Amino acid sequence: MGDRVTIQEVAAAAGVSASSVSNLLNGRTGKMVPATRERIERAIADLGYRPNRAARQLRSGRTQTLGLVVPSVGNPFWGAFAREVEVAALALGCNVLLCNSERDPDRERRYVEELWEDGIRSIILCTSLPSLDHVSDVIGDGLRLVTFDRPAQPNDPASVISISIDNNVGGQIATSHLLGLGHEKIAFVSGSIRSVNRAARYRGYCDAIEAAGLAVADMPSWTGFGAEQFGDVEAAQVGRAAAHALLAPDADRPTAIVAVNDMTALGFCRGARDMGLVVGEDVSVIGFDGIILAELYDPPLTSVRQPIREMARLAVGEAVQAGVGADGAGRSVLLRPEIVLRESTYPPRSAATARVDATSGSPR
Amino acid sequence: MGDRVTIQEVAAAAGVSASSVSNLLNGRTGKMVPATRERIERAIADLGYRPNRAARQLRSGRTQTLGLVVPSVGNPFWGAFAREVEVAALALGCNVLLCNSERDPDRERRYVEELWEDGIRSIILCTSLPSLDHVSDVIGDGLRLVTFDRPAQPNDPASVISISIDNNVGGQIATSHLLGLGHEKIAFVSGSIRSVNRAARYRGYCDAIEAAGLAVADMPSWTGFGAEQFGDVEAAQVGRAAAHALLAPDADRPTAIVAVNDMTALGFCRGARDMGLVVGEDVSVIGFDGIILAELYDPPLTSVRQPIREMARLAVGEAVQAGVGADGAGRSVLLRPEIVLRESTYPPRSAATARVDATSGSPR
DNA sequence: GTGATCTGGTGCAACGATGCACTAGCAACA
DNA sequence: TGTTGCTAGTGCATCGTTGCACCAGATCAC
Repeated sequence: MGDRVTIQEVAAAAGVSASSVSNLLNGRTGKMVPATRERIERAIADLGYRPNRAARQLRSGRTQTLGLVVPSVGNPFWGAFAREVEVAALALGCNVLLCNSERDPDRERRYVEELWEDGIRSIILCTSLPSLDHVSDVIGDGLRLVTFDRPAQPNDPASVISISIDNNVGGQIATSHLLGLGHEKIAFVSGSIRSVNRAARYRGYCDAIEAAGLAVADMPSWTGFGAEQFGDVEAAQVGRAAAHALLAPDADRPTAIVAVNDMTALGFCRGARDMGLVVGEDVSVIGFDGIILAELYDPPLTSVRQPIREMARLAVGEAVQAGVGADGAGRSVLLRPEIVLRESTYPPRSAATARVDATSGSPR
Repeated sequence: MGDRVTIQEVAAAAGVSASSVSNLLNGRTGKMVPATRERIERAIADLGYRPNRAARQLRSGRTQTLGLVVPSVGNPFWGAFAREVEVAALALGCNVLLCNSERDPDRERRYVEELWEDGIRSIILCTSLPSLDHVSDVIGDGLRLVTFDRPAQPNDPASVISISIDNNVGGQIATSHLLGLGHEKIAFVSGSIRSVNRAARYRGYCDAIEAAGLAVADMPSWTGFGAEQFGDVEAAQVGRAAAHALLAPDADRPTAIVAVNDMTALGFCRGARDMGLVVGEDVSVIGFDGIILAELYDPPLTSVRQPIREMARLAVGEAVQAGVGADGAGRSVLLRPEIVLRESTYPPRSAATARVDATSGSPR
């Protein structure tokens, strides 16, 4: 194992030149007679040859490694996503180099540049920044960039491919669900809303509120962290702090809240508990993302689920496969989120309505 | 950015040969006059030179990348650990290549070999297998291996460094806590116990039970998944299934359980809820690991915490720094876990004892 | 003044794969 | 028989760094 087989040895064993082996390896088989091809393939198998990645990259400038920049694998949603990306990439013969940006634009830029300089030409960037200016240099140099969790924006470079759920629709679904249960005081709970996906979720919330003939201005709101940027690890703290403020005895209490993601929702639930309230009875909570923990929570959390596995496959596919479209124009893939009904959402106390069926989870 | 500066250009700018630049870069400054050194350093800075990793690796066979093999970043504990490892590695100028083994020995071996073949010479392997036979070939070739979550075993190769908490003590602490609250029917809940850390936790549990004058054989137990291997993703399912079995109306119900990790504990809590029981009142639950979700849960989960950040730093330090000890003998670093008291553990119902103070979390 | 020793640095051949430019060999055609 | 055209495959320079082996020049001892 220490001494690796080189392309030369394979060539010698097959009775051809190294060039031919290289040609086969790189799919230049146009003018290769089947017999030769078989001899080479046999030699590769017999000797257990594996190309040296460093040499390949040095010579060609290319690499089989895929860069993945997520906000933080410490967050269960991104952890789960990273895992699915790895599975998908492995199936295509790629390694994954994982980086945590902590949602810091500067770290995003540094990582993307560093990956580029290491010869990595495909990156899945999980960002929600409105602009891609901070990485446009590298895109201009030819980086194949797939953004995740962020639909294409008008000013995006043409080559960028975007994969995301339709967050606007997600926000509407969540809010309509609560409206349908009879809630009329629904707050939207989020940390900073400057990212496009959060803004879209919020817009969806507003749209649904207004479509129901209510006014967003009348809804209880909480802006304690409005001006700040928050890492995902702090999402739970944000939710908890929001609960403390919104559910205070002297506050204009909402009967239900839409949380920008599950971690924030879980934090809110914890905060509600701090205030002596019972989630699902005193206040309904709906999350976003559909992480496993939502299912485990007490009460199990209703959530707008993102199809993580499917999205990971799509992202990897776009990042790895050579650009097929000759136009080179960027594409935006918008998947539709779906609501998973559990037990954190019920009709408000005042409404004497029957309990809603949950699609999953067991009855109390 | 596209055209990178090479060592030749730096050499030309500094008026020296490429060899001298290389010498400086690689710390062979023994016989270099300060003035020369400064000229080179200035040229490097002026031109913004960054060594080409592929060329370096091709030539030297070395790389600055650190391999990290975890069971699954989908599990919040490993996600959090991976994140801390990345932070620590970055501080030392290393990249991290992350792999998920799903606790499959074969995948562990394949990943370790592949990383080795890619020129990676330092790997942090998070495994709990009793034997390292499956990777001993690569260790023999000179791999610097740091195992995590698994104390050194008698048959380990001498060069392996092990970092872990003292799981036996952890098991004892958890169990003693419950015994101290007055519980006398305490079950240990785990998936397959074949891994050394799980076995150690279980032994700690047994030790504490017996030290209290009770018999392990008298404790309720559950072996539904005894023969199977379980990935971390399924940990919660295991806990839930255990709850369904152990808390069945006709069962010899425990009044408290020690879960092998937090995800299993959370699953158990969910299962208890399925059975109509209230955790912290009808049954006490203590977890292991100290993930953030434990703090968020309702009720907040008492847990035996692992000092993740410190352990990650240690692991990276050992993996990256050249072996200092001339003896080359493996070392085992055992950290002491600490219990974090929250609200999932109370005296059993029968015992008319006062409630225990929680060290964190807010009162109900 | 000659050889030995030391200092500070350089020359150059690798590492393993790539892919362009080239050609040996052969058939077809005039 | 000479020329052309084509097929199947090869030669070789090259990517950017490394580090051993070597060397020019200065200093020293006798």
